Amino acid sequence: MSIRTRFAPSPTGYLHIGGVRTALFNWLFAKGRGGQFILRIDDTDAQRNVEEALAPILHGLKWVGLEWDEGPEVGGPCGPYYQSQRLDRYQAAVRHLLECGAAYRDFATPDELQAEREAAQAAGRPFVYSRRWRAETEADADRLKAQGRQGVVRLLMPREGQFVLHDLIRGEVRIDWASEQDHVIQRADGSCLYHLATVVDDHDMRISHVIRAEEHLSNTARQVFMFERLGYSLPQFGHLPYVAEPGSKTKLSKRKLEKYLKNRDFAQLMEHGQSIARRLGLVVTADTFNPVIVDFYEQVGYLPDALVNYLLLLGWSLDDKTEDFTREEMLRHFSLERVNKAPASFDCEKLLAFQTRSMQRLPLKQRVALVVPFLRQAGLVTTPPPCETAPYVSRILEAAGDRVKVAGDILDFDDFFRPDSALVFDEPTLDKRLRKPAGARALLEKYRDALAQVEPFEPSRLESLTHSFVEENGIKIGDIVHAVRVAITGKAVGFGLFDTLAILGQQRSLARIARALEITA
RNA sequence: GGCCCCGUCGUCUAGCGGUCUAGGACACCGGCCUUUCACGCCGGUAACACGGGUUCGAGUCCCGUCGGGGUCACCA
Repeated sequence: MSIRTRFAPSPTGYLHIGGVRTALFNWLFAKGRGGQFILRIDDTDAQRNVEEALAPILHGLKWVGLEWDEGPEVGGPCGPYYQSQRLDRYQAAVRHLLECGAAYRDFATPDELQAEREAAQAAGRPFVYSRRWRAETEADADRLKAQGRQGVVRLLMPREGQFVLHDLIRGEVRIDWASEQDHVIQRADGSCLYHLATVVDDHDMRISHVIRAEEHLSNTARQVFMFERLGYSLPQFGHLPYVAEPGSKTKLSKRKLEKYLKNRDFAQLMEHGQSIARRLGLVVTADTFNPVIVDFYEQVGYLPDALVNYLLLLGWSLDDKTEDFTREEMLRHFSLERVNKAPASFDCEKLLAFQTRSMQRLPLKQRVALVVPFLRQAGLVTTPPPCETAPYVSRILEAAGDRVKVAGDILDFDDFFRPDSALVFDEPTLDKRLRKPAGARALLEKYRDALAQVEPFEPSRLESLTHSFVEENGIKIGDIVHAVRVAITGKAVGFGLFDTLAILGQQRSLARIARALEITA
């Protein structure tokens, strides 16, 4: 029998980082074993704009390269893949459950239920529904309906005994049937609830392995109960530990951004992202720009492979040393047996380390292609880019080395893309390197004159020129280098000065020095 | 609170009874390199939650305690 896994998000409008990891593990497990990965939409809640709320999720999955074999957009033999379109299947299942005595019609009102709950709590015992408004016969039902009551369908859960779940990740888990309430599976209006829908769909879609987050572990009893009473064969279950908050073991949540910002690394990540977003002119809100959401990383310029590699190691490992995996290697090595049981907290510093490495490994040409859209978005390069853009950016990227960790970091080197006359100077640095030190300006003038003679204008020539300049004038190299840097880039830090000069070229370098001298005069 | 799950450096983890005076990675600290920054190189600090067993021998098995988390909806 073929291995089939699924990822079943509900259309919430964003793709959670923990969700991607769940999807990744499902995808790896199925695709690494010649199986299928199915995407199903849990929209039993039937909200209005499913398509709109779904788009970011589909987009995010595609961005990280988790393509689905069956599901929205691609279809498949077990469709439809939207739960909102499968109501007839659920209703048939409810009928079956009712007929075989595994479910019953219940006419309790929410208030009555609440009263029972409170009474139980007051008495200090766990709440167990009395089944007082259960209709055992049609006559019962008619009588209760005549009182104006609305009927729902509940599962008739066993109140004794237990079952053993052979969880692929957690091993044997014993669960008392009675630990589950008589869960509602169908509302008075005929609509069905998630747990019923999942069971029916997992069966209809021939899901062989249900790999999902740990929070579903305690729901498994009622689902197993339905599988059995519906006469379906049971899939295998594997419950993943969830992705936890930075520096804690609590489940990572999109809504706790404020709290996470107190974590130094997380705050740094956010600040890094925001500074890029600002220069990109993006309108950011906590809803769209949040490191808990996958979209954040795309906007800032992370490589999807780096994110995936990091996420893979969050709860899974191959051995005691291997950290870098290509997609093929992941597929070959991934196994549920090596998934950890304890939650793993999200560490953005480590993610950045993976990102930095991925970026360095990326061929220069691809790095250029990655970075140009950011320059365009920031208005530093016209659309479409002139044909000399690629070689120019390529030289900058080469000289920048790993200073460009995420694509958006290219914006740190905006000075290369601004006209000489529009260069913005960092005032404190101007003071420190040009205005304050005695003779700094005169030295710079002298250096400029020497620069005007250099031919060809290349890093090695510039370097030897500088060294002899330093010697002739009896100064230290730092005395001239910093002044030149701020003059031609406007900044205190940047990459190698000779590379910078060469990239800018003789004319522009001289023009910038002239302007800096003018400004500081 | 009931039920369930989990517990090795700050973080991610290796460890499936002896080779563990516990290994790797990220972070951190110190040094080197150096025209700044980044990188790189060298070195360092740092963990088996606790208590009982079992065993010749326990990070590894069992029990308890403590701690952390999840879940208890006509949400998914």
